[in-house]
Amino acid sequence: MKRVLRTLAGEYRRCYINHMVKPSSQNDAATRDRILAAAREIFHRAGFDGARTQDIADAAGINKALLHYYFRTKDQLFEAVFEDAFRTHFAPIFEMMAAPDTPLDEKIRRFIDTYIRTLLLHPYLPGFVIHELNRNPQRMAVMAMSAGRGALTAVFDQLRQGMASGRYRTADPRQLMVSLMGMVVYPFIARPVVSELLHLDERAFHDFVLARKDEVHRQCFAMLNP
Amino acid sequence: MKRVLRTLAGEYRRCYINHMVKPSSQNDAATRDRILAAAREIFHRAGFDGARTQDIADAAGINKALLHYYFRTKDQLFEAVFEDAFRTHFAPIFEMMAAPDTPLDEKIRRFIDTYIRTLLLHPYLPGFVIHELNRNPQRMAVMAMSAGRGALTAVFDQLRQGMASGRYRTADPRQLMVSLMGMVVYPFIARPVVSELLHLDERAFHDFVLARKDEVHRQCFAMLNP
DNA sequence: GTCTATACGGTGATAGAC
DNA sequence: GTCTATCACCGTATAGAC
Repeated sequence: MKRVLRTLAGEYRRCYINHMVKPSSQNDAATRDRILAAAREIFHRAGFDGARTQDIADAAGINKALLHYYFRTKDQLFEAVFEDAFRTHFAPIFEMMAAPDTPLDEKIRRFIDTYIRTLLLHPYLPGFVIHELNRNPQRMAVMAMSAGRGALTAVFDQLRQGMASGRYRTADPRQLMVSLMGMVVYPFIARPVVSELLHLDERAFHDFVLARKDEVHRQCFAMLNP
Repeated sequence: MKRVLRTLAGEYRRCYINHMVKPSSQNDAATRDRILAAAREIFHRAGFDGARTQDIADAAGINKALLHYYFRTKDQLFEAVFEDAFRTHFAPIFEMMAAPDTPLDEKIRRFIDTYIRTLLLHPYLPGFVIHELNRNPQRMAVMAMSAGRGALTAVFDQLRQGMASGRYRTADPRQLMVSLMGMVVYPFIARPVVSELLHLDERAFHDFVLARKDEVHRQCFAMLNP
């Protein structure tokens, strides 16, 4: 409880300054974030349809009424969770990929490393995003604009340059990029399949995915070899 | 309506023979299959939690009561749909991979081709299976036993042989297999992401994935090159 | 086998006291 | 801000007529 409160101190100060007037109670922003954290947990696991506001309230240690006090509807609470997830976890990766002066080798290494580290910390994240995007595909339009666009053009340019100079095999950059994303994300999305088929318990899965970082990098550059 | 009835003629006869006695009405098995087909459609799109039995009944052209007459509960109807999906679409692929005398090159080519053709016909299938397996991971245990086990050991043996003989680069066969599955399945699971990021409408996505068959095959064997 | 009508529980949301 | 109590609705499931 106290721990959560402390980690959210920065967020709390921001809200405090924004409101300026009437900090009435000493923990309004903190409870808001407690609710948000609980909602994240539940929504990630169960999806929008499977999540119950009662469960979220329980996990946050408050009741449904208070939940509706902070976020008017379940929809709005979900919206907050979804956008937060995208901005926090995916946008930074896209931004890194968009940097024009970082060499491609470095970008791919960082992409794999950051992505896998993120997904190890938030196992339900990719399945959640995927499922909700399928339920509401036009949501993706906004996300794509905000981040992905610059990343792709930058990487595609670097790939085409490398192909022109003969360093890389000539191929459709889109196909290469989709393969890379699939190789990184798939074990997390399809974790029950992978774990069961390969007999991996939690610990073994963790090690398997860590070992995967180097292996995917090798596989990826093997694909690029002329 | 009539068309659906005709395509299910084989299934109908099977059930007819099983019951043997009392074919009472002339379309009991047919309506059962109509319900099943409608349930498939709805469940695949919306998942268990998002699906409404009312919508399934509407799509099947009957009412909820009749639905409960054939399948006692929503759960049991779902169970039928899920197992059917697995057996129809995934089990054959696994069986093909388990054949001990087919050379690996051929297996991989068929794997990619069959998988992508299947997913083009049933776009919601992988997302559905993945989401439901995450909701209930122990379900995977049964599926793995029934099919996947033999396929994996066979392919892993062939990979290890190729590595020992120097034809393939030495690497963890599990990592290679997971990458292959990811490359094939990812664009379907994450279709909204891919479509939006690459500006693909329905037709363009179709072409992109078709072109992917050869490209993934090339990428895969590039990964295996010593 | 198929329908109409209804029971029943659960869920999101609101009212109002403190 | 936070709580208790309550509402209106919706979704699954059943009863019973034909």
